[in-house]
Amino acid sequence: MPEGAVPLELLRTPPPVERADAARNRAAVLEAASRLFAEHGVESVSMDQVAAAAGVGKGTLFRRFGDKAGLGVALLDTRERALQDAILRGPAPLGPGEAHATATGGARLAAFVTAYLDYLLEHLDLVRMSETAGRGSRYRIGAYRFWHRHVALLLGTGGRSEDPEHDAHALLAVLAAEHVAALLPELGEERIRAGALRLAARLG
Amino acid sequence: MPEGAVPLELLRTPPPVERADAARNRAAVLEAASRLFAEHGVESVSMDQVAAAAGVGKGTLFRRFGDKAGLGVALLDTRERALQDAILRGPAPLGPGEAHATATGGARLAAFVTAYLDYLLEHLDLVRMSETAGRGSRYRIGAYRFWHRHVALLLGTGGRSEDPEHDAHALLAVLAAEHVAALLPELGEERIRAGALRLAARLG
DNA sequence: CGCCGATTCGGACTATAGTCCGCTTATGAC
DNA sequence: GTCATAAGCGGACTATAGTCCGAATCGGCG
Repeated sequence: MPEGAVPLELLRTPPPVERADAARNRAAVLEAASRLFAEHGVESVSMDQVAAAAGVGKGTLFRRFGDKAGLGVALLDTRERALQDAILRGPAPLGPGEAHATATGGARLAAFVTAYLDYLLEHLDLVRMSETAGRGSRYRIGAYRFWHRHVALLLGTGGRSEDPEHDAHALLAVLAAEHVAALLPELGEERIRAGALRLAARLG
Repeated sequence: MPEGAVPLELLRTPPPVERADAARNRAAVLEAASRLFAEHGVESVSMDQVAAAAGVGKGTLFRRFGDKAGLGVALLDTRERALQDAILRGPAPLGPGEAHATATGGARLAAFVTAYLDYLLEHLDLVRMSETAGRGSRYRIGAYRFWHRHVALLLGTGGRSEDPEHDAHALLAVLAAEHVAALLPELGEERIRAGALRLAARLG
């Protein structure tokens, strides 16, 4: 399309910033959800309750966060980004570290499993909510793709895995919130941690 | 409680057999559900539709099968029992085989993974439905306990696993319907099968 | 055959996730 | 300050899983 044909009003760049009322509501929702979840448990708080407590309508809530899983992701956002950042840019063994002192793939993988389980066990209900709302939502959210790529890369450079893509999925399956939540009362935290680390060692 | 103290009417053994109308409705529901699921896909058939097609009320449907997962389990019952039977009493390597010609634990584990994936891929949507309805339903249904016990036993006799209970859960995590369904479009059936078999070999 | 209690039936009811669309309001232009 | 427009709002609406309880039915017994 020649530029001259574009109507003038379409050239005015739309404001890329969130409108002030939208920002206020966003913050109100996150704060209300955080409080209600902490107070009554993630499971027993409905989206209606969150909307009411935040003083917004249901429509606003859902347009903003998509669904319950999206609200969970938004609440986890800060913590999750911190972990991703530590992996991408932090010190070894979790991150790549200095160029002259990089950790081995095995050590990085073990560090990832440990750090991820720290994160998961600290926010188990919330992660579970964000992973189990809707068919296959766990595998679609961006975070899963990030963890998968990271693990597959580590498994690939190690060279022992015949199919790093698959084996990364297999390791992550053991770290699924639903899986860990089910095993927790039966095995306890320590056996889960030890088991996941052994699996990582065998795969890497 | 002394037997003499039991009121007479409590001694009359209640009819342990299903009433004729109940049996008729049970069959009608299973047949209607089977047909509707095959025709429109498990996902897009509601319990209302099943009840209507079977000519029974919703109450009947839910009292009989508990929830949607229970209906799925009932539909899978025959096929699932056949697999369990082959494992408990069938020929080697899937079953224990003759006393003089038993398969090794590793061979039995591989045979289980293959047979289970045959079963799973043949009924993926139905198994998925029975595993994903409600929190942790996968880990509570009897079948999961059966597979877990079997795998843990095989891993335990092999002697290489440090925690057969945990490692059995780990192997089964890779065989979860949700997991396989998510990986299928990405990796395809063959890589999933090969990956699961490699994992079994590494754990056993 | 006709009675009676236990069992089963079935649809109205609740709870909750998620959608839709007419109304309101913030914001940038003049 | 006023205006136009697009973004945002919010509550009524739908769809669906699952519950409840009065009504209907079955089947053994006299």
